[in-house]
Amino acid sequence: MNSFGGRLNTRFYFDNSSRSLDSNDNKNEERKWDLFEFKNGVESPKQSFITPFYTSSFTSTNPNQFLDPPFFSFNSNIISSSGSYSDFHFKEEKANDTNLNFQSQIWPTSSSISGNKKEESTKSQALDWNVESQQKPIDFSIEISKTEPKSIQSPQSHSNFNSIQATNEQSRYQDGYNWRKYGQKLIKRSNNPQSYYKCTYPNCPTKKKVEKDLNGIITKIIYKEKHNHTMPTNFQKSSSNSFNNTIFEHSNRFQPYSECSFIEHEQEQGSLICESRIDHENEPEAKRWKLDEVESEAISSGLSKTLEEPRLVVETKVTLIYLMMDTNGENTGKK
DNA sequence: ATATTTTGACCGGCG
DNA sequence: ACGCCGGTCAAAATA
Repeated sequence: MNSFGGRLNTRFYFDNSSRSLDSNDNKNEERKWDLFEFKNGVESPKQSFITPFYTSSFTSTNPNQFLDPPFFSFNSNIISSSGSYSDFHFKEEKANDTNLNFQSQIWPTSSSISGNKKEESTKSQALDWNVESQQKPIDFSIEISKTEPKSIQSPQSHSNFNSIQATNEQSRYQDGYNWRKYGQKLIKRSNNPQSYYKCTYPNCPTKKKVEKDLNGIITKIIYKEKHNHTMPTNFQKSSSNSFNNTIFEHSNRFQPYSECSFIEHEQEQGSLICESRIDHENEPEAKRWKLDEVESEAISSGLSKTLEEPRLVVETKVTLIYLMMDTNGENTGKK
């Protein structure tokens, strides 16, 4: 099994529509959405992210706050006290017609994804963050699988059962919150299906859109509005060791490769800010949600703070960048 | 029985 | 006024 042949190709947007922006200002236009884009890199090698992300240098016992807006909260169980991956799950379960398993599992490059999706996903489920994988970069691939999460356990992942089980238990929370799908549309612009989710918490206005490409790979996630509640308790429990703290703890430990194709902001108190470039094709859609939310607050208080506190932006974005993997053989993350 | 997903219909903004 | 398109609704299906 080619264990490290893929690249993540997902964009994460945060609806920053509350910002006062001049639509004629390109820079501002871009900033309407906080975008984190994971590219397969096939079509846009510029956006392939090369990161020296190594198990030994990343520590988190927080499995779920990673992608919570503004810190996404994939189910990521990273344990590095021993310098090895215990598990690292990106899972978005039961989204749409398939289970979107955000797992750091093996995923072929997009060129090889076509074909029997189920078979490929089954293969990919055999990921094992075992000793052999320790010296390889994490592959932040996304698996789209029709297989039930409970069947994900692979014989090889003997050392990861706990985290897998934990992941399953938390499958409903994905990014820490509960979502209910309320619609799906085929978006003409991109010809991709787009799913619409609402936070299931009573009166919570938060929504998110998840767009997938033809291979079922999530290409974009847009959050709208902010949660008016805290993260579900049982989720918080497992996330007690705040990933935010992790971010601050570890973001300075890594240096992105020079190949980093993000827009690097020159200022920000000497810190590196990497932003992925925003395709113009995405702007109309972003605009649309923005227009709906002129009066709304940003997607989360965290994000609002982010906007007001450049340092936070720096730390967050830089850290996320480390999680964007280029799995080219020659770029194994070694500096 | 309940919660969630699916999916066609509907609505409203925009050109 | 019309059609297109994205977003939402809601009944049915499914888990």
